Amino acid sequence: MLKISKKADYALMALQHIATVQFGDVTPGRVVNTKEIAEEYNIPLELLAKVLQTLAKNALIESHNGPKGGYVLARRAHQITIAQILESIEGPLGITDCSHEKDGEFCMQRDNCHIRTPLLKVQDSIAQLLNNMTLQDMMGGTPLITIQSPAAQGVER
Amino acid sequence: MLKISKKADYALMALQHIATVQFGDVTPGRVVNTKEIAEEYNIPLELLAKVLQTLAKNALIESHNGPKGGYVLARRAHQITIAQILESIEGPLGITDCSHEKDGEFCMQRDNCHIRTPLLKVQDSIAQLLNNMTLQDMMGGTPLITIQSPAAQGVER
DNA sequence: TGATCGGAGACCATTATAGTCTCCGATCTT
DNA sequence: AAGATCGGAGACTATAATGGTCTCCGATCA
Repeated sequence: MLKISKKADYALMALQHIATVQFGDVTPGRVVNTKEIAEEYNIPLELLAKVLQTLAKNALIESHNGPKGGYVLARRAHQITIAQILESIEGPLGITDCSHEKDGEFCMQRDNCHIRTPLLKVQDSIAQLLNNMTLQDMMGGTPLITIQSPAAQGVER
Repeated sequence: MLKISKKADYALMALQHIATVQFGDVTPGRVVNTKEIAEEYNIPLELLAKVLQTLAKNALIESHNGPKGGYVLARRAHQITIAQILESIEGPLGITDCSHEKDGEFCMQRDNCHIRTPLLKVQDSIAQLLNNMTLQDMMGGTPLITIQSPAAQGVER
């Protein structure tokens, strides 16, 4: 349960790779192309291409066309959160269908639903978790993760 | 992203309902049948039936056959965690495909994967979150039954 | 000018989800 | 004992999401 998609997985791998190349000691500032990443991690080339295109559209990376082209991080690694990456690929975080109901939409259980509020607390905690972890944390060091459970905060009714 | 299924949603609603009926002030100890829950929350009857059967198989609730039959919590509400409920319906928590790889299974990216460890950290944090929240924390605030117990008003711990 | 890059969209197979239908066995009431 | 009411179980289906492929285009650089 609560699995992230392969595409999101690939996005994380690719960004980790780009970040490491770009801010590592070996070839700092180097542009990374899709093929390099696909081969390095055994990711289907064309699928990865779409993932990277999406990330570029969401301004997490910058693309450079032509030979010697490829991708570069749009920001520094510590300014790119895991939440941003995942949301770029999979859309906004939403534990339940009713998490981001717009006006007009409507849930059959809404009037009488007693689990919405506690579930939104859970969702907020996960969001906090993913927002507090950045690409930088995935480059080498152990990520610092601190969360507070909704139960500990008290569930309002 | 990270959405739980409708079935898991229904499971939470149903258990919240059963818990509230069973430990509330109005009809404590009452057995609740599938139809009652389905009608109360507009859940397709037969789908809910399957969900409750699964919960019974996982020993979260006890079933009683025959007329006046139905379901009762197998344990007290504070001993049933959200994690247990969700895992009963959706299987074990697993952010990535490689979260519970058995020997013999194998991931194309494994040898060279730098995101596995940090992602497992995220997963552990979510697990901790879901394990620390119980059905008890989701009780209270129903239009049918008002809980007056101190435990329902503020969450201890 | 042509090889190399990303951009974009159609396309497809497989799987998961959500929901339905039918029949069975247990049990309670009468 | 009979019949109504409950859960148990499995087959079945429609729809959507996922994972992946294919093709063509435009930009760019040597």
